[in-house]
Amino acid sequence: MQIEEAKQKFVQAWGALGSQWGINKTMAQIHALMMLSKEPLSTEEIMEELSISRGNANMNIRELIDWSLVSKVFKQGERRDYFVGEKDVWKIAKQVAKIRKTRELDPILKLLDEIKQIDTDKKDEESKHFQKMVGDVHKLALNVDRLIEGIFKAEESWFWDKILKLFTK
Amino acid sequence: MQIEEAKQKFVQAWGALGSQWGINKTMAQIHALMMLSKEPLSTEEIMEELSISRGNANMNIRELIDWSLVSKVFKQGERRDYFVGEKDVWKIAKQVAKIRKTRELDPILKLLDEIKQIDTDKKDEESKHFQKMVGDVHKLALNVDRLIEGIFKAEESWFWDKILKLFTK
DNA sequence: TTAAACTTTCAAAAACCACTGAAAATTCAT
DNA sequence: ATGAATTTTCAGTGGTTTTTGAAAGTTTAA
Repeated sequence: MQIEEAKQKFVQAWGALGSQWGINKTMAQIHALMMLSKEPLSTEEIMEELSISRGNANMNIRELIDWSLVSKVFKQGERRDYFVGEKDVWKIAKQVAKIRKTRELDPILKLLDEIKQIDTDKKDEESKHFQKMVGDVHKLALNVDRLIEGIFKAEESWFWDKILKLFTK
Repeated sequence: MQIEEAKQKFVQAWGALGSQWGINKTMAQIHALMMLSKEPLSTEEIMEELSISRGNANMNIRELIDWSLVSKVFKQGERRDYFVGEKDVWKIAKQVAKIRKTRELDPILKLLDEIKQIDTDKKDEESKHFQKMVGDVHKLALNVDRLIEGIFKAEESWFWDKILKLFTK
């Protein structure tokens, strides 16, 4: 396998992974390209490499900027915009976790909290079971929330070191 | 808020959560209904509660059975099939993690391994950078893999206890 | 064996989502 | 100011996924 082929595979794989994780395929592919390129890339180059339209490239680059995974850079004497992607894989993972937590986990936690308030004095079987299930889900969601919060603050090597030891000890 | 309203909200929320996580909305909603019901449910009851067609109900119930989140039960003297959903939230989470790991993480790990073999002797900057990025992603993916494997074996309270202590100590 | 009860299948329709491409808006150099 | 270069927008198109509903298939009781 040659390097160009390997790059293609990486970009494809990143796109597939992205779409399984709620990230637009093209957005993930653009990000993959940028991870692999030390040099900033222009919209033209991205359109070219992925064979996509200008509109598509533009929209997804902006979305990546919104996610703070890509930033604009200005090239000396050049008029067009160039972009660089975040290359620290740990930072990328944390950033994705942060955004998805805000968009998905936080609202669920809020809702579960609300639902728990309801109907708390009912003593019939149905209500008790409902309370138990909501409570169980809420507990798990809270723990996941704390885990993610912990990850945000953690340094990568420390975190994996501790986790691995947890399971071997 | 009355209990019926609360149930509706829970089912809706579960559906939304599911679709953000690559699980069909209806499939997630059916599972939510089953978590909340102590009694087994029939296809008819599910169609009714969610206002969906028979075909849709049938397909998604079977998918849930494939995921081992729901099982068929036979009701004494009843002809039609009834179904019960897994209610242990930790087991549910582990089961979803297991299936998604097999479908998504494992193939990615395999591919990254393959890609790493390529082009290893090249000494130019581009190749070196490519090798580094692929290696970094691979390392993270391996660690996530080990974490998930650890979770499979862990008992819930033990796991969260250890994790929480990790971050507070 | 028959027929009613029930389940499964699947082609077509509907709903959903991403992409294109060209026009409008913006930026920059002269 | 003017126009060339570049970016942004968005209505329309096209592709994918989900859902429907009715027909085919299966099971059970009599």
